[in-house]
Amino acid sequence: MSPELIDRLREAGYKITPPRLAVLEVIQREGEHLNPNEILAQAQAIHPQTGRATVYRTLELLTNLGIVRPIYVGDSGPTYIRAEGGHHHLVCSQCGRILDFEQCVADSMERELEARFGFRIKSHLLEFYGLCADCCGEETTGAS
Amino acid sequence: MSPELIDRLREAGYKITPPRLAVLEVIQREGEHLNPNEILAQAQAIHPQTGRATVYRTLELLTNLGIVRPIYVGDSGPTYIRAEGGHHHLVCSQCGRILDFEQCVADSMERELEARFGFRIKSHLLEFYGLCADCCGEETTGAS
DNA sequence: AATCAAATGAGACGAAATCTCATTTACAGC
DNA sequence: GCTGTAAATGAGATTTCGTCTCATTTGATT
Repeated sequence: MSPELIDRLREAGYKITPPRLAVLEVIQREGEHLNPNEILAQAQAIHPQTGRATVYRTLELLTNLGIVRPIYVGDSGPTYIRAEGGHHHLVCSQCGRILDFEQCVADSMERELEARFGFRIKSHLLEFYGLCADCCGEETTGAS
Repeated sequence: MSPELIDRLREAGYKITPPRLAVLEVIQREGEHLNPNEILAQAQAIHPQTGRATVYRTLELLTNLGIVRPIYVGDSGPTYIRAEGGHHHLVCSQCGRILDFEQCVADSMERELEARFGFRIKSHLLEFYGLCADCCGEETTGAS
């Protein structure tokens, strides 16, 4: 468990508790796209008496600190990803398929927006919506 | 109420019913960023006996037809926007403020991704996350 | 007008997130 | 190492949101 993140909590005035360590451990180990229930389950594997409310509270806390960020893709509720860096998805609005890709043109925009709006930008999300190759054919199939 | 959208429904084989007209009216009039509850309330102002289930069903239907699209920004559940075109947000992860901006570099990427993945892209969402000018100062203010 | 499948709405239902509050605990100060 | 205290926790109640069911209604075609 990286002491770096623990320090960020401590320096922000938060106490270092077993449930918080468990959630941090899960986030750091599993990384991406876990939903609150999965995080709860895995945190309980580390610290069994961890409660649901605490997981939600911790995720909110980590979000405010800019360590994680909720993301909604498709219709599958929120999942949590590390707050830094970019995430790029190609989403089929018919079958729900999601492709990730790396290439991104957003970086050049970041500096521009930072200058224009005074933001300090930490991450971005770029999603394209449309029909995937498979769904292109049956486009306007109509009512069932 | 634009007959154009009504025709799209009819041509897809759907019946033209009062609740559907009410939802379409609300979407078209209010435009952006309404959540299902708000849509329900406003649809009931037009057609009082409109039920919640029907609103959800209609939104799903309109989503499949590519007329609207759900969007999740911040932690405030889904809202619906018109499906066409791009949406660009600058989100402060501390205070939740959302700025919209128009300028976008995504268009050039669209063709590239269409070629690479065989998608037919209809819209995109570009969100930058960070701290707004006001929140930059108090960045790591810490626990309450 | 008659027909029939699609569409509807009321309420049951389920899941997910929030709230409450008594108890526990991390940590600063001694 | 102990103690005091406010922060943090967890269990469960509660709310909120969305889905499902099914009997009834209704739009569109003939």
